[in-house]
Amino acid sequence: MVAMLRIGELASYVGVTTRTVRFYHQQGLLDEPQRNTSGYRLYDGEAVLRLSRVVALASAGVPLARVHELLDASQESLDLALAEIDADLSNRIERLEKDRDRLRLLRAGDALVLPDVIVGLITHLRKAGIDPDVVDHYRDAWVLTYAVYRPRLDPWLESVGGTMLRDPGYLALMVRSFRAAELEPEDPRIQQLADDTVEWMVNAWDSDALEWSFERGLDDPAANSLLEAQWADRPAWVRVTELIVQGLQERGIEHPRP
Amino acid sequence: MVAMLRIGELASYVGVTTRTVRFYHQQGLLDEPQRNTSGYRLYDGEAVLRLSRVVALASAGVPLARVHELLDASQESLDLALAEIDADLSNRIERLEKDRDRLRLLRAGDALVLPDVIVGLITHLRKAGIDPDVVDHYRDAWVLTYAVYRPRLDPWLESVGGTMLRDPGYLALMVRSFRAAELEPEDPRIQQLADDTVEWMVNAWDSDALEWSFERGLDDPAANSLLEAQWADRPAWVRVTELIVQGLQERGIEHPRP
DNA sequence: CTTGACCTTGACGCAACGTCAATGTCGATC
DNA sequence: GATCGACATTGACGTTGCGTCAAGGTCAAG
Repeated sequence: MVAMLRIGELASYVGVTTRTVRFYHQQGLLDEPQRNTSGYRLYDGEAVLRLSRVVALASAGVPLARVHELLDASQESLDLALAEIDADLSNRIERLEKDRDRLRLLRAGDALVLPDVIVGLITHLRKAGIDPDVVDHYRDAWVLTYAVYRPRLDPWLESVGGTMLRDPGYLALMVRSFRAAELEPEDPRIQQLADDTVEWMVNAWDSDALEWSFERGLDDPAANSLLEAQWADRPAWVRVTELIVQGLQERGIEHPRP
Repeated sequence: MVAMLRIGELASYVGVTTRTVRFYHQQGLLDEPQRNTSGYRLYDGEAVLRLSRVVALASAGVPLARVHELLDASQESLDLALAEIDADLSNRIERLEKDRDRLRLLRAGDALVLPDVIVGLITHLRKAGIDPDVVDHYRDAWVLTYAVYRPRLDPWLESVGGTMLRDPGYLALMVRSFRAAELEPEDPRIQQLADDTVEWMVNAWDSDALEWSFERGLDDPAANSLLEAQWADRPAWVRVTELIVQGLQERGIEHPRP
């Protein structure tokens, strides 16, 4: 034979390491070629083609076992499989693009696990200057709640949550509630907040949407107790809740959630 | 505590397996949470957030060791690293798209390792109806030649190869040469082919481009012997080569390559 | 005749889990 | 209250696709 390639030349030409070539021999993906008198492997053009086919498939993420099948199978089944692999590559590209989006969210922080509506609310609270630690704590409570009650919360968030968050009155009340955390329970602003909250609730109560939300979404005792545990260590919040319940009862309403 | 997640709930919520979560504990990526009286792990919202951050990074291909560093490092270095990872993801997307292109080439067959010019020539031969096995053999010879002499061949192929392949006369001669493989050495068409080839060469000889090609490209003895080994088993080809060399000598030209 | 760059086989190492084994728990149903 | 199926526990070995020594042999060049 005239000019044959040694393993290092073959490997570097196709763009892999000699270890890879030997491994492919061991796996039966490449036939063992001739040897020269001192045992060196000597490759011809066919080997280059075979190897570059193997590498093309392997670098596309096809498991070597399947590469084996494919290259030794018929042309049609290869064509079929190639179409499939092509589709799989497109899938993986899409997934990588999603990963990229998620990483950009990771920079933003909260959005990894929470629905847009809640992220919007939390963002609003942050922008309003609420103590970041408090907002983080509130967010964690939502994360857990959402993890547990997602199926029940999703429809509610889609239909009602969005409209509540677009209601400036509701947002203002939320901000005032969070600020109240730093007040004394006896502060007159606590009473004012409670009164305004009751006002807002009574108005909102009329709408079918809010009715629905109390029936189907927030009326879940487990979800409520979970979120309430959040308030328990802030005396001013406990006081607000009491005053609200009291105010509602004075108007003949029984529901306990602000 | 109110509602806590067990490991299976946590895992399915974030979209991984319980094995993965336990593995992350073992690697120190996640703190071991509280246990209930029977030893079950119980997770809170913070754990959900931490895990989903780990998963976001890991699924983006960040090695777990780096995930560890990143999440326990400062916000700035995280931001920096995220930008880097983002860029890396874009790279990987590009590479996958290239893999996809290469797979589509794999269907076409030859184009994996050969330059466009040669692929064009081979395609032309196939279309002209030359015996597929012969063309395959010819292609293999080119693969090996190209693997060995690529640096010397590339400039030649770029400058001269293209124009030769756009010359219908050259292409026609190539096709006739290949068909000659099946003829007897004494067939008069052999003599005719040799004469026409000499004619074409003498004409082409005038151009600087072909001069250059003989000086720099095809005049390599190793490359020539390699390609010639190709012809040796076809008596008609051997005869054609003899006749061409003879014809050239009659015109006072010494070069031996058709 | 010595370098230094190749080649040989063999064996262990690595990430990131999957998978099995052997056992304990929990909530629901008979 | 016995049982059943779905969950949980730790531990250990298996998998994929090579990388990376180790302990040599080969070969062209200086």
